[in-house]
Amino acid sequence: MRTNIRSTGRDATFTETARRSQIVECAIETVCEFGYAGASLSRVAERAGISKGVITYHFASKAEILEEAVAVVFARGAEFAMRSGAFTGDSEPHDALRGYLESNLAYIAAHPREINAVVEITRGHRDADGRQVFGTAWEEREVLGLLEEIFREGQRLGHFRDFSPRVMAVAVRRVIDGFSFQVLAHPDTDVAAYTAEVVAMFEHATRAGTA
Amino acid sequence: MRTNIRSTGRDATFTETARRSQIVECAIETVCEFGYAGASLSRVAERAGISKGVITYHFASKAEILEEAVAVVFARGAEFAMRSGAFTGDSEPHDALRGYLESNLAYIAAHPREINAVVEITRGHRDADGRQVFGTAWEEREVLGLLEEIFREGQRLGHFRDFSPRVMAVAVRRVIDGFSFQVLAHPDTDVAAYTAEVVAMFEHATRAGTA
Amino acid sequence: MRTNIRSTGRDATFTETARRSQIVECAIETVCEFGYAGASLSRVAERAGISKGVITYHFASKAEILEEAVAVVFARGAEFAMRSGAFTGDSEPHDALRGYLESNLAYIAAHPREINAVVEITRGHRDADGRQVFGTAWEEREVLGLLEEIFREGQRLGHFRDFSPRVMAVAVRRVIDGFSFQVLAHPDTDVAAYTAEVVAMFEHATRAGTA
Amino acid sequence: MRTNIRSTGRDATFTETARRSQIVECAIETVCEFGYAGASLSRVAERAGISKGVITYHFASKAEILEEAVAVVFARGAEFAMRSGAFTGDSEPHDALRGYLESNLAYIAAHPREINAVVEITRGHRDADGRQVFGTAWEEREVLGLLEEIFREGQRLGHFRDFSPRVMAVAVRRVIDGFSFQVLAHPDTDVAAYTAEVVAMFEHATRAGTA
DNA sequence: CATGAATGAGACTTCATTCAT
DNA sequence: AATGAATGAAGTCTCATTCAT
Repeated sequence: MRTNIRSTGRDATFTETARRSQIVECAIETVCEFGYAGASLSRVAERAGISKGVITYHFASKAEILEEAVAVVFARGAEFAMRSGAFTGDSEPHDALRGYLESNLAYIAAHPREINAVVEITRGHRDADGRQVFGTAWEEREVLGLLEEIFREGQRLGHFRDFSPRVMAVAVRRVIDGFSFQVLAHPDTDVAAYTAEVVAMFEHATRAGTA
Repeated sequence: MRTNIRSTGRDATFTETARRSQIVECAIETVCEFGYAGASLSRVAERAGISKGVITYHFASKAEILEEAVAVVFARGAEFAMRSGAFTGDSEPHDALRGYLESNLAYIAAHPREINAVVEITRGHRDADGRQVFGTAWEEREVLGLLEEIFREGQRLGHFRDFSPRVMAVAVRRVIDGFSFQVLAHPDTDVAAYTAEVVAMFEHATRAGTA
Repeated sequence: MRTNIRSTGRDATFTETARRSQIVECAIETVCEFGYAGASLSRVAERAGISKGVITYHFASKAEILEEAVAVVFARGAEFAMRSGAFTGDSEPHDALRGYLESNLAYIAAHPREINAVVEITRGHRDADGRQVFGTAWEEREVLGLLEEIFREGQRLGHFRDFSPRVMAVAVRRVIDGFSFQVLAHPDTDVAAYTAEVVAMFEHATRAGTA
Repeated sequence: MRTNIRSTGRDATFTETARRSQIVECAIETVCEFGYAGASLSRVAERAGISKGVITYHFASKAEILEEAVAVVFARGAEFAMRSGAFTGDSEPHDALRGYLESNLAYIAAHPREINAVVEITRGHRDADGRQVFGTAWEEREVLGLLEEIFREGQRLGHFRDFSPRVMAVAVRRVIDGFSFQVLAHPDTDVAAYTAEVVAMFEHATRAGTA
């Protein structure tokens, strides 16, 4: 995804890209440390060791930074999932669910601060009218769809019991999203054990033939 | 619980109690509408139809209002659970879990705005040093303990399979906390059906003897 | 000096007098502790253990309290000087100066907090236009006159050398006023020794026949 | 003395230096006119013809402005004393004392408003805990030391009589500090005459061989 | 006589944004 | 490409004063 700057039509230069990236990373760190409400551009600039002017030169607004941060982290998570081979596309549904959980939790364990920041941003960020930018509609569109698809396929094949794919998808996402708090609060968390617990929980919760 | 005002030792008057209550309610509404970061005292005062000065007359700080809001909603939720007879104390663990889920979800369905506000506050509120006031330590102490106790008892009796009570407790809380978003985003949600889904999910997730 | 309250024409009752007195004393203490700028009516009320309303019931304004505080402390100091027999009216000038210094310093040593408060008030208190209420004109009228009189008499008798009575009077007052800082900062100050030093200083400074 | 801005390590620019200087000067004027308690940032900004935001852009806090004002005036006074050749280092003590008095009073006569402001600030300024920032300890360290040194040397040489250097030093400072009031209240004061009076006073007060 | 309640002005400070260089 | 400078709105909070009870 090439980013055009300030609608001049030209492509971003190397410096431009590097600066934007640096600012986004510092914004992520700042949100993680001070929370959404405490993440001012001053603090971001201070962390980056640059002046506030640099930020507003490269970004039209604070919102643009936060929204890019969310996009960047999502892209990284997706790439991580891809590389980890979690999704081969035609996986058996139980495997797909396990893969989804494992790759998500593994990514969070490796990058808890950026996930925490994204959770803060998606919860806290609002437009001028006070409406959440990353609200329920956004989550249903961007996040829950894939999970629901897995569940529906599993039910079609009879591997999963009959439950609401939407409700189960929401539950999975809530549990995954909360993992960053766990890792940040308890850095010595046994990730493998925690992951096994979560996988077992949802396998029991979804498996057919036991009702 | 009598509230003494401003360490004068004097008991709160009727007006005092009513005003504090009104302000807390308006703060809850404002947080729900504008989020933690957008809930300024100006907006709270505006909603209450009073001047900003009234707020600072009755509360020493904004933090005091938010913390009282959390306490008030928790107290209401606990009273609701008590009245609904969800906990008879010696319930069979499966029943205790179901009761916990049902009373929590029922309360949220009836009061989604205040629960949403509390979730916002507990996530967003920080002290002067930037540390979360209602952080992980608070949650483990105030919220997760009861659930873990239920799970441990169920495991001791052999009704629950062998899983981490902590991980399961966290999962339950995340799912419950997220329900306010669902109700607010989709006011026509079939609460009974949603509750049944969640209960079934955790019954399958916890039940012994099927692995 | 009887004080009529709120121009009702009637005399102050016992309660009235006691309350005013209590408030003035608390105001003095508060000014001493927090300085002129930090002495709010809230803090005065808090120290007195009463509500702010009581204060504004008994005094028309904050200024009235401060001005009464100054008057009260001056009256006490004058009474102290009288009782200590410092001024017999027809004292020899050197004795009069010594008596003035000794009684002033003795009073300050015994009541450093109220003197400190008065110094704060006379320095800091201004009317609505920003003009000092206890400015230079006030000081010349209320404070310096007596000293100048002593000096002029001493010069007439030839006991004092020829110097400016005004300049010497100002010097004496500055040194006296500053003594409260000394006593408060070093409570173990040897008052007798300090007083002897000051008396000697001004005796040398004023004495005739040695130039 | 280069001033680094906001710990970015960057040196102050010309504009920065000029603005800080302008703001400090306006603060001094405002304190002189309205007193410590009446010197709000609004009034400082108004006098400077700038917005309040400019002030907080260049200074981290109001305290920083006031403390810089004190430092600036002290530095100017010291430079003035140096240039006036008051201190040749090896002066005879009587000359040193006279030089100290003359240079101080001359500076005050030339800049009574800034001295008055500094006296206001040193008396009134307190930290968050209510403690004086420029309290007795500060004065003993920064101000009285030099005078005491002169007195001790004079006593060692037998030029001064036996008195407490500390008490005499305090007296000298009080008299000097009070001169700004005199000049402001009576702009037509004959400075040379007043200075001669003060010099004579302390020469008589300190001279040996007449007790 | 007392006071709880309310108010509105104004305090200091933080902030996102704009702009000239 | 960068940034120092400036702004004005809005933030929380303190304060002296007024008023009904």
